[in-house]
Amino acid sequence: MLSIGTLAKRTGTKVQTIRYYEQIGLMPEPGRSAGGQRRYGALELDRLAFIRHSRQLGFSLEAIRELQDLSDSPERSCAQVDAVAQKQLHEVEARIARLEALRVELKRMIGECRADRVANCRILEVLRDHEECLSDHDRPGS
Amino acid sequence: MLSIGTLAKRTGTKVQTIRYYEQIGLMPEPGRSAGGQRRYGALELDRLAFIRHSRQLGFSLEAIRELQDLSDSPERSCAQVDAVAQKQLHEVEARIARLEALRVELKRMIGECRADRVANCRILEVLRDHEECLSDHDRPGS
DNA sequence: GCTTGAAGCTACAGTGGCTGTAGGTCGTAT
DNA sequence: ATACGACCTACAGCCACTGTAGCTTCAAGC
Repeated sequence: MLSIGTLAKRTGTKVQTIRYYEQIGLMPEPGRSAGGQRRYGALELDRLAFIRHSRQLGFSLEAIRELQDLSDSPERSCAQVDAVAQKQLHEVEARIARLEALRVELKRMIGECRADRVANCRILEVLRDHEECLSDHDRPGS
Repeated sequence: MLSIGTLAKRTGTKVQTIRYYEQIGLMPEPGRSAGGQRRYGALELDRLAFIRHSRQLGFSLEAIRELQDLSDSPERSCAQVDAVAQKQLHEVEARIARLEALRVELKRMIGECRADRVANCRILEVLRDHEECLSDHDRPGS
């Protein structure tokens, strides 16, 4: 029987994060000690490892919930699992493409600035005027 | 004199977002009409355009605040502007590298699965067991 | 058995960058 | 004069945690 702290160490998760997963129903409610502290077994360890690993691969908690559900019905076709993973792959690829465009634009902007005063800094000029941009980057983030 | 809605349309920003920027002190408090509605001029339009464009390039609101402050003292050296932009570039490059690793791992995982039942789906197996991974991806997100 | 200090508990607030909603007021065209 | 869209404030919600305050429990050492 593992305490929450031991489980945390074994999986590289913070204690609060485990409690959070329980709160949102991603981890099951574990047994408790006489004094009311959580006690975990191997099943929970595996489950948490699955969650953490999926998170490391960028899956959302919603996607992980879906993967867990699928994992619980072993006779089903794994086409749906494939679909979830494919979707994740596409999202990752889209983010890479967007960041790549940003990288190019940032590099160009930085490379162009030969000024020494803020007054005629190319970087600030580019930021002020979108027209100076080649790409039409749309949304921030990712 | 522009209404907030017009300003929003001109800059491709949502009305709430403009009010949010004002709330956190990124946009100045504008003048008001007799009835208390916000009225904007060209200065504010430029300022908002600067913010939006910087956001499109992935700068955080904190970084944008810094760039604005720097922009307000035109006699200073632009080395600091350069540093902010460089930092952003490095962050973008780091995110790309990480996502690239994820992409490879996801692709491998998906490519390996030849099963038709969930029971022996390679994707789920990989998610269950980190040892199956080549890379040691660490943190999620980005 | 007793003490002590680490680790656990609940409940709640905060992060970033918005977005959405409720319930009311203002501006302007007809 | 009226209708209706746009505006107002205030607040809750999103994701995936993370941190804090103020307690209680556990386990090791004496």
